Amino acid sequence: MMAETRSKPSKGSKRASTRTGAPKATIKDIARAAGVSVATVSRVLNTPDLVVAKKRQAVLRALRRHDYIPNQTARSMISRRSRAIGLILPTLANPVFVPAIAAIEQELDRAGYALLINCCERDPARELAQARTLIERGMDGLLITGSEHLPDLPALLARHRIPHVSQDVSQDIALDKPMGPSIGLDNAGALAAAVDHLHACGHRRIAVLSGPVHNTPSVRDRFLSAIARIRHHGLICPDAWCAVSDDYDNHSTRIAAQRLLDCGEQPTAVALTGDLLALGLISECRARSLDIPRDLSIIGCGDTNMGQYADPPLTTIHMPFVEMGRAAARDLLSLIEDRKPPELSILPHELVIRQSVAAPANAHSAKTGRLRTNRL
Amino acid sequence: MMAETRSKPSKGSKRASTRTGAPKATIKDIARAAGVSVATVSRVLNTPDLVVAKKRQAVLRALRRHDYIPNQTARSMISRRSRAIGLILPTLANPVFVPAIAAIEQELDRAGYALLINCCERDPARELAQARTLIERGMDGLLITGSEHLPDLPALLARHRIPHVSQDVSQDIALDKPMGPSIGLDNAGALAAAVDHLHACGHRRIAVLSGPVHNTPSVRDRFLSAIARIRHHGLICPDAWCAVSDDYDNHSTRIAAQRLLDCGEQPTAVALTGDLLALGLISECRARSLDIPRDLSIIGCGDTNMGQYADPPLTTIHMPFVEMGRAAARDLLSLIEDRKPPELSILPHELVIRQSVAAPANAHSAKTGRLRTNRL
DNA sequence: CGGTTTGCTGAAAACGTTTTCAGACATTTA
DNA sequence: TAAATGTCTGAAAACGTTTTCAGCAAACCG
Repeated sequence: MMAETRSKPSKGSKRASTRTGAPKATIKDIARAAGVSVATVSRVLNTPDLVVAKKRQAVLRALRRHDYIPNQTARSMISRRSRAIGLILPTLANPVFVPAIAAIEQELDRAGYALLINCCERDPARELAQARTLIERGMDGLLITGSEHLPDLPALLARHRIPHVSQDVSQDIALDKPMGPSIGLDNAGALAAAVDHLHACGHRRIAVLSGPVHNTPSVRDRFLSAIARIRHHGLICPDAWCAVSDDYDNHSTRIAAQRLLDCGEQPTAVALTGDLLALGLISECRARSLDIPRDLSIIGCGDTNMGQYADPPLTTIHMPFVEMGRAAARDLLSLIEDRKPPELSILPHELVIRQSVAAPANAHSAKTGRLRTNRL
Repeated sequence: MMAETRSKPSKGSKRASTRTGAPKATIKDIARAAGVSVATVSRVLNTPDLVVAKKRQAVLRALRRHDYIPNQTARSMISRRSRAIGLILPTLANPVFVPAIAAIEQELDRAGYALLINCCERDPARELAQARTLIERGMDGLLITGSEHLPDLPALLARHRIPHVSQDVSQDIALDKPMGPSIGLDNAGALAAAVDHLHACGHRRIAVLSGPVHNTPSVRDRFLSAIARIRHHGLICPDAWCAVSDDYDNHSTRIAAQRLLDCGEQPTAVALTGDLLALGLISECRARSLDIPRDLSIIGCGDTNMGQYADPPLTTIHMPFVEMGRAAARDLLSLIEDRKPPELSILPHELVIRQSVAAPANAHSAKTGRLRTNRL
């Protein structure tokens, strides 16, 4: 009674015009309209069985009539869970992450979670600030992408005990300074596999063409691993055969390819750190009337489905970005629900054989390329 | 005094273990630690000038010590703004939208807004559900992408008076059933411009190669507009010259290209509805020893920066996806702040001349292709 | 028929903030 | 010196829910 007189008079005048002028029906309005208490309306919404049929009908009618939309913010307030997770990306300029995002979105949507996206533009300080903002916003968990973080980031995450999973993290970094569960792609292994494939096809003069290694640990891993693997096979790998392009477009790639092809001895095969580079390299070969794969074999490393657009279609190492996103999302949800996901999963890459690799034309190359027989 | 005895005893026992066991310092904890009221802490956070220096220092110290992160949910609760907006996409499988997302994210981040992303997988019913969820979550505004919506969607948006902007909407649809401010790309105009460019270069035998028109209004617009424009110039355009590929990969595109090139009379130029198609078409031409642009000119329509990877680099119509995202985000923010953005903006496309278009080899074709001189 | 159980309901507290209001001083003005 | 003004502060209300608790009937049990 007392309480009622206190709350009643405030009703009429309070709903003045907010900025949008939207009155937005609340649970109280529904309760009043249906002649029940707010508790009952809440019960109809969440545990309908606890409400006697007659009142339930009345409430449902009122809900429909006002077409009531519950306020998730208020719910989060009391449940202390937002059912939302935050994703921090290095950049969207590199479309590599898109399939992973799609998988994450799908996985979260299925579980009723929302996805907030932030790009830090490869700025670790910005990344940290965004993580902080996402924590402010009450995310139930965070998905961190890439390998370059400020040391404050793991500290922040730990202090606030926010569930988080890293994805696309370099293997050695993950082991070095672990930051919670991580999903990694075996970038090094992928290029080792690429080199192995070329080697198995008989190539002994193998070059490497890389995208810009600056600021992209995964590309750097691929590049260095390719070189290491070539040497591991006891093959020569002069500097001139380790080309780095400034960018992925046709022009930049061709310049790098020229450096590679213009040096005295020509390789019989090239391992690429990214599929996109194939297009430029193929252009350059065509300009020199070099047939692929007859005169030069090319193997990519699959960020994308780009390889299938090339001519000839590109033999490549498929990297499981979609699976990575899915795994990251699932592991994070597990973490949120107190199940412990694996600390570090490295997802398997896969050799996709198309038509850009063949045996070298002359067995001769196998000899000249050999440096020593028993190395490593 | 009374109030104090009421609130004190509840303190100790209440912070039992939540799921995460995270105690999370609240403004009350800070107030207690600094020996002031919560109001004062709040003032230090929001209007520091109102607090006398000594207490302010104490509060700041406490804030740092607990490394307090304010609860944005509680703030939203009382301010009734989330400082977040929701983006609904048709799909992420088509990377066309990615540059727009990047621009949106950037624009929102700058304004201190968060971005929630939902993909409806081209399912209008799902889109509607996602819009509802985003409203539940208290988004300050919604960004809707694409042209295919359930009629319930505009109704929902209107009923709840939620600021929203549509992007990538077909022009005629936008005018037909407007759904608030819209940012459109002039897909029809783009292909008209493409055809005009070919025509201006002397081509009179112009064919069209399109990506799948099913489920993609923008592609359909481009396709139909190209045909209409060809006829507008008084040129013939037999069905065999209007090819539709099932997909964008090399194989599918080549099959469609074959249909086009195998019919009796060969075109001297092809307008594409998407840059990606160029790669397959170029492959097919190469297989037939058709030189581009000598034997066949090709013009794309630019979803992406794909054209620069082609050989020869593709002359294309650039579509301003980045600008679209930026404009959509800005207009939405304007709307949220009660400024009225334009109802419908169509962003200008732009001809990008690279190397895939030249004058037709023989003036002969100009004659045979002409149907009537004065049409339209 | 008295007591227990059961089923359903509403009042009120709680979530973590911001904001309003009035009170406590300190300072200025008349 | 009294009054008026100004500066700073804390209590409490409010935001829209969920959940706890106690109360009230009705049904059941002996």
